[in-house]
Amino acid sequence: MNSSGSIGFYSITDLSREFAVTPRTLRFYEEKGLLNPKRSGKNRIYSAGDRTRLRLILRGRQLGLSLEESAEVIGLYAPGTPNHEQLHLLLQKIEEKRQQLVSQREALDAMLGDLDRWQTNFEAALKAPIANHQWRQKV
Amino acid sequence: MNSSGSIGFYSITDLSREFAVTPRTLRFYEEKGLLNPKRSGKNRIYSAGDRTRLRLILRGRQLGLSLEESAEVIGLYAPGTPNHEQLHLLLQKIEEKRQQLVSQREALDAMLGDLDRWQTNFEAALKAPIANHQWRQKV
DNA sequence: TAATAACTTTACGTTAACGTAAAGTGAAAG
DNA sequence: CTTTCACTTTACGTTAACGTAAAGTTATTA
Repeated sequence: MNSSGSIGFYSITDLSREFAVTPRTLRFYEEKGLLNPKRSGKNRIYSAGDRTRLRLILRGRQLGLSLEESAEVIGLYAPGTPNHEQLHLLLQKIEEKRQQLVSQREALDAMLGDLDRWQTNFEAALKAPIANHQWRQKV
Repeated sequence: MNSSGSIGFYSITDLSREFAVTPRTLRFYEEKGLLNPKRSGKNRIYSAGDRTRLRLILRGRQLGLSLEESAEVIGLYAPGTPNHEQLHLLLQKIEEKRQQLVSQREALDAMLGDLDRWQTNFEAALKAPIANHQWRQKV
């Protein structure tokens, strides 16, 4: 269902609501060549294909792809006749991002490690104040 | 070992080399209050503590923290007397980022899923051209 | 002494991904 | 007819995290 009534087609606000982005974002993506909806007069009419493309763009965004990267990758889905170079490119991008995730998880683990060490030291310090005091007594 | 000879202290290029960032980056972090090295005349002298802070900043960066977020979190390690609010903040940030990682991995999986489906369809289409041709023959 | 080298400060430039304001159009509803 | 909506185009603004150039200061080295 959409505001225009005809199924399989969407207005700019239809899509912006469904995907929780602003109309400006959709126009921007179009400006960058990532989308090109048909027109009804001046108004944009998005097809199911446009909608799919948008989904992919946003998926890329979620992954940390730049719009330019998404543009490359999405070329794959669009023409209906994908080629091997594009497939290779996509696989490459995916692997790249996979590595980034791994790297980020390592950073996260490292921080958690730091935190653990710091925390145990802190707790140890809290648990042994009297002992410290005693040792310092004769000094 | 460092270029200044004295151990435990580092010049700006020492650190920039060790962590593979530009001197500009270190000055920028200082400008933003994330570092404050001592001076020898006009020249910056980084201590082991500064070095640790830098490591943490870069770790945050790797995680996708903004410098402002890192600044908050790092306040924790610095004063030597961490408090509970800060600890809570850090744990919160960590959890936030962990969720981001999960979300990104999901996006990655989704793309891989798309790819798989697309690929099998494509291969199926390649394997059955004759059948298609036959079906279309009488049309 | 002169030439590097390694710094410094000041300050304007850059990029991505939109935000936001201004001014206008076309259709439908009251 | 006029108000209201939903939409349009044009265009300047914003933020983060530095890049980069300019011009100057010290310390070492030839």
